[in-house]
Amino acid sequence: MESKYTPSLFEAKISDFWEKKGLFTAQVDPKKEPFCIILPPPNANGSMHLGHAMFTYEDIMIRYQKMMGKQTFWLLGLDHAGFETQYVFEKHLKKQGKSRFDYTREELFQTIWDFVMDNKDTIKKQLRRLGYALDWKKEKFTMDPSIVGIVLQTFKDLFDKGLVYRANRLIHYCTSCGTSFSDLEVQYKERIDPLYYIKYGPFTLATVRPETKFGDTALAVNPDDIRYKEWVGQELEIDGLIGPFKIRVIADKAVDPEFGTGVVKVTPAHDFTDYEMAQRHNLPLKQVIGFDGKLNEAAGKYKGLRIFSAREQVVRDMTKKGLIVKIQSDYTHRVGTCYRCGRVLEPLPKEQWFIKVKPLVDDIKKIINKRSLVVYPKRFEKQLVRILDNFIDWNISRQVVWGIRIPAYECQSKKKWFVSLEKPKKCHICGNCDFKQDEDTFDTWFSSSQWPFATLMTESKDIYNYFYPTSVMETGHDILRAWVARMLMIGFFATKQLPFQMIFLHGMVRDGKGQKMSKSKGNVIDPLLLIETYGADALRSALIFGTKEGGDVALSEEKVKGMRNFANKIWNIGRFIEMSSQTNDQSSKHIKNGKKEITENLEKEYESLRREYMINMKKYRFSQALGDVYEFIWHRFADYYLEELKEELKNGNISVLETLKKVYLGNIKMLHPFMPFITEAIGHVFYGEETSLLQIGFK
RNA sequence: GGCCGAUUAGCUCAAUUGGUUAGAGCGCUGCAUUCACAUUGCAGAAGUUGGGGGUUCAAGUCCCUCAUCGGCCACCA
Repeated sequence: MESKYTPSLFEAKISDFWEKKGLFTAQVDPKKEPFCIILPPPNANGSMHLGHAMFTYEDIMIRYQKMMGKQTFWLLGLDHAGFETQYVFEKHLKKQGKSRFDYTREELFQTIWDFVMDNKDTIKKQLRRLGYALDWKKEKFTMDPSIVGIVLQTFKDLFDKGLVYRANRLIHYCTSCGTSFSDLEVQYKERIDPLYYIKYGPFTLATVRPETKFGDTALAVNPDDIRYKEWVGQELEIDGLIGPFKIRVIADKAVDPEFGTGVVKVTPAHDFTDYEMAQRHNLPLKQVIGFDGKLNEAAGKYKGLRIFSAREQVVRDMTKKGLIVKIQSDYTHRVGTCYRCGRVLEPLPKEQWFIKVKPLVDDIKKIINKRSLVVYPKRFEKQLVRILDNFIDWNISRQVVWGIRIPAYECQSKKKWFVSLEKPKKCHICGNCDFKQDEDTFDTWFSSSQWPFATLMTESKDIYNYFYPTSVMETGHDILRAWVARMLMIGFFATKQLPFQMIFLHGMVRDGKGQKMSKSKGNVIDPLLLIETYGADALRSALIFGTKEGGDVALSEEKVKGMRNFANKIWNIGRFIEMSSQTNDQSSKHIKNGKKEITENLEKEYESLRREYMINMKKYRFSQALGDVYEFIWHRFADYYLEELKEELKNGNISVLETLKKVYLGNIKMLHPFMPFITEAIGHVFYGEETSLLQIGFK
């Protein structure tokens, strides 16, 4: 053994060793208990980042369970990440002076496909460097034909059961990215905008969006507001910027009498609250803003103006007519923005596919209330229940090319929609054969929500039956809502079982000062650089050491360095024991143990450590388990016991050596789930090149 | 506005159901180098556990209150 442990000399070799031995290969063994984790599929549109290194928790669980004798399966997969990928790709195109409009739908799809295939391989290679015990041969991709088939089938099943419907509703739309979003994807940002007090017939009312006034279909006041009681129900004739128009006054509880003047204009096509009011009062929708972000013909002479210039123009014209009473310039409010490009999202009416979530939620809530789903850390269980209670119908239509195209066909003569895995041959209502497939693709989360069962279903029936439902869903708590909750809903719908028995949520990786990592702050740490410099084991254990499960991790280079030092420490302990073994060859005898008390204490301490370790691992207290071994091996075993027993070793006391070896190797095994490379390298020295600690287990 | 979390050494964080003298990593100070390891060892400095109140034989831990920070949700023109 060298005097230093050099990770780069071992890591690649050991990865190959594991795979050659097929240690990660999923198998069905009825005599063994299965343990299965589905990797949260990374987006196939970029490189590995530190967040992916948090999958170390999954690796720890898999390796630990394997060493406990279970039949494990950790399934690798990648996500096409529909809109996200298209966005990244379009930015890419822009650099080359191109845009998506230079391509046909098919060409664009194919080009992104090639781009994604390259990325897929890159990120896979990068993940492999972390030493993950994934079954590398069974890679899945959300766009695999077999997966797509299942996704389409689920959609059809939902449709047939009346849980999917098409409706013209107000949706969040990014006029720059050209697609709609679900409510979960909206990012609200605080903004300061002018609040205009405008004259509106006999009233004055406050609005930040005077440009939408052409889409007003009512005026509303609070039913209890005595100031306006007499007006309710009346129809007014008002002289507007583009001519006179008639408008009705309604009373609705959504109006806050304290805000502004207590009167609001109702613009159902461009505001969510107004839309709801319109539903209650049967008001018509009048769209004045198009999907291009410009005003349309309903806005008369303002047609063609972008929203913000239209606003300026309208305000200017209204000022001229004396219709602006006052402007409050420091009005602070929150607006929905596009989480990718950051621009303000427009509420726009659009025909889209929606999933009815209430019945799906009700089903799984019963099970969760029976406590048959474990959530760790526990506090997230409450959050999950709240999330389920607040789900609203899920808009799954996206106006992007990169994704799974919705299998819905419209009969061109009857304008009726059919959901079918293939293009229908004939409309059974009119007999016509002219169908047009919906241009839209699914929200990426619709395919991700099926990931645990869809991936396993594409394996053999035996594999599916053996490993499904999966054991643990381990992921970041930031996607509890967008992903985990939806997997529960759709997974239960499709398989009549919850897709996993347990949810383990990890926190976010932050920089050494606890700050969020971001490109603009310049504090982003590249995991590959850390691996190259300090080794994968050091990075992995730095993410776990001294943290609390579910909490954020502050990761500094110094911390990784500290763990690298630890790796070197255990390496040198091994080196010392190995050297002592060679000195104490066959000629050594079991001589009288002059340090009997010390070796006995050592064994006692070790046994108690082992017990604690087993309890901690079972209870998912990984950080504690690692911390205890760290403390013991360095500050008890090396600093104290080894120093005390050194003399005895030199005297050729082979029983002391045996005790030391036993305790040391016991610790190496306990460390293996956390630091797989170095422990395996040490294992090779003591157990031979052909043996893996994963096979030896904790025995 | 609602919910949740946090506040512990210079920095980043632990402390498993309340139980010895509150710990670690990094940093800092001093000493040690023909020793398995300087990616080391030994020794050390460093904390009124955010403030205040309460329960208890016993509180970092439980309760109340105040303050500050963070996250999620709702989202009023």
